[in-house]
Amino acid sequence: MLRLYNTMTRSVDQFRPIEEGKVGLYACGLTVYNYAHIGNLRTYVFEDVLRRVLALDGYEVKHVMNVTDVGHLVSDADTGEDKMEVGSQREGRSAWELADFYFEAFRKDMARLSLLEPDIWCKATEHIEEQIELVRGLEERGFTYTIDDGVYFDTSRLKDYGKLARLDVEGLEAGARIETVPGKRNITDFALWKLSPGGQKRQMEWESPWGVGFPGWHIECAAMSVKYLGDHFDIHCGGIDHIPVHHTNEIAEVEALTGKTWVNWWMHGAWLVLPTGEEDEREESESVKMAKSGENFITLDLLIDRGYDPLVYRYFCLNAHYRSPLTFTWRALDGAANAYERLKNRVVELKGSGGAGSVSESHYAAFRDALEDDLNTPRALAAMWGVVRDENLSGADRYATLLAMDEVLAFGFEKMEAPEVVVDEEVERMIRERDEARRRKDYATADRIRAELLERGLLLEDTPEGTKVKPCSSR
RNA sequence: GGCGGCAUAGCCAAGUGGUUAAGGCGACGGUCUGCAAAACCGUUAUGCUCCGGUUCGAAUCCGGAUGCCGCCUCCA
Repeated sequence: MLRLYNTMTRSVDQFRPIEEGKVGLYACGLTVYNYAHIGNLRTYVFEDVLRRVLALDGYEVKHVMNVTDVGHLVSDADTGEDKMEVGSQREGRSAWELADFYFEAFRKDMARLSLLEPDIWCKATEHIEEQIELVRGLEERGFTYTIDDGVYFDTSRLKDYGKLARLDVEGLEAGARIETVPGKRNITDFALWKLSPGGQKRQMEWESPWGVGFPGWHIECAAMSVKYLGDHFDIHCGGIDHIPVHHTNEIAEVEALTGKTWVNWWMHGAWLVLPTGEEDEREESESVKMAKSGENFITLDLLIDRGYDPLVYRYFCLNAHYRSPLTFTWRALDGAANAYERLKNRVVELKGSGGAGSVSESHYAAFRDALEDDLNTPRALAAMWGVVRDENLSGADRYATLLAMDEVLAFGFEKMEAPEVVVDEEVERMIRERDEARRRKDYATADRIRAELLERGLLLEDTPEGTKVKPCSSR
């Protein structure tokens, strides 16, 4: 029985799909004006686990993810510049090129983290018509008003505005420090269609019934999710930051239009946080979130440059529950790297034990129970280690069980091989020499050769089957 | 100012009323080895920020204190 936390109800509830056996899943994608940082990626790892667990439970999942390639303003007070235009100026290429470049970079990161691609990618710029239609619908129903800089949604017309975030609208007003757009009727009102500033030609702008301009941020997710998943679907997820503004406004748009509940399940991933101050010298529990605008912008490429397998980062994420903030430190990542390395060694060893194995029911049940309990991946990993350690099971059975678990873990157990090392003639000769030295108990020579090879990045292991060569980790 | 969240071993992190507080990393001891490496075994929180309370029983519920974080600008 699958139980998932629902932000709307603030409780873990038994998951029930709208249509038997099927799940419509919408995940908020990236604004493609820069690389994804590992904090962004944590959320996509969570969504990947969600999707895989749904599949494990037999659901046919239709996974839709948007690509925000326009309309995302630097400030959400509906002032400021479009991030795409800013990025374009920064990098001296067109907004369209920028979007393509970072979208492809994102897909590459996803692949390296074993994230399944959505069934449907949808770009905001390719759905302008749908967005205009949605705004027209809202206009017809009297939920909009037009001011100098665009068409706005009148949030006061919606009785339950802010229900997802449980917003205290009055409280917002009291403490607001938002730069207000002149003419906005309520502090929570937001732009549906922004008009291009007078006389200024934007790279990305379109005709509309209200004039040349571009769509507001929230309208794209509303329009595209409705297009591909219908006006009532199962799960919508994203980062926790989307609760108060983005998802709140999407709900307002769609539910104002249809007059009924739009999404049954809202799920949100917690932050990856960074300790403040110098690592190892910081005060306890001080931390700060990773932000695209900050200096603490760590990409997957940086991890790879530092010698980490990208799947180490996947392991690192899985070791914490998706609703808990996760502290990123290089030290903690090293812990994950060591664990992952050891896991790989064991898997390769077990794979080589031969024979056809069968899945251990008890271990697998523990694993699955953990995942079905609101995607408790830390417990699932514990169950995985339980298999690795269980000497009562044959190697083949353990391997078979791990393979079954890999449907969700996606570490690629099946493809794991003992690391191949190119051994040239010289190295081969040195190894032979060392073996001879060992035979005549000339350990000084043997150790000298071993040290020399280590200098070249080759690690020797003496096993009952002879000397093996492995590449030694760069770290 | 308003709203919300968190505080578990050297580190990361599960557990949210009831036998001995998961798992991983690290460390230490051991088996194996000429020595290592890999692998395996063992040890590593009589206690869950602190102080009260409820209860037969609390890390888990309630109140308070302290510290930290997030949102209310952009953000996964």
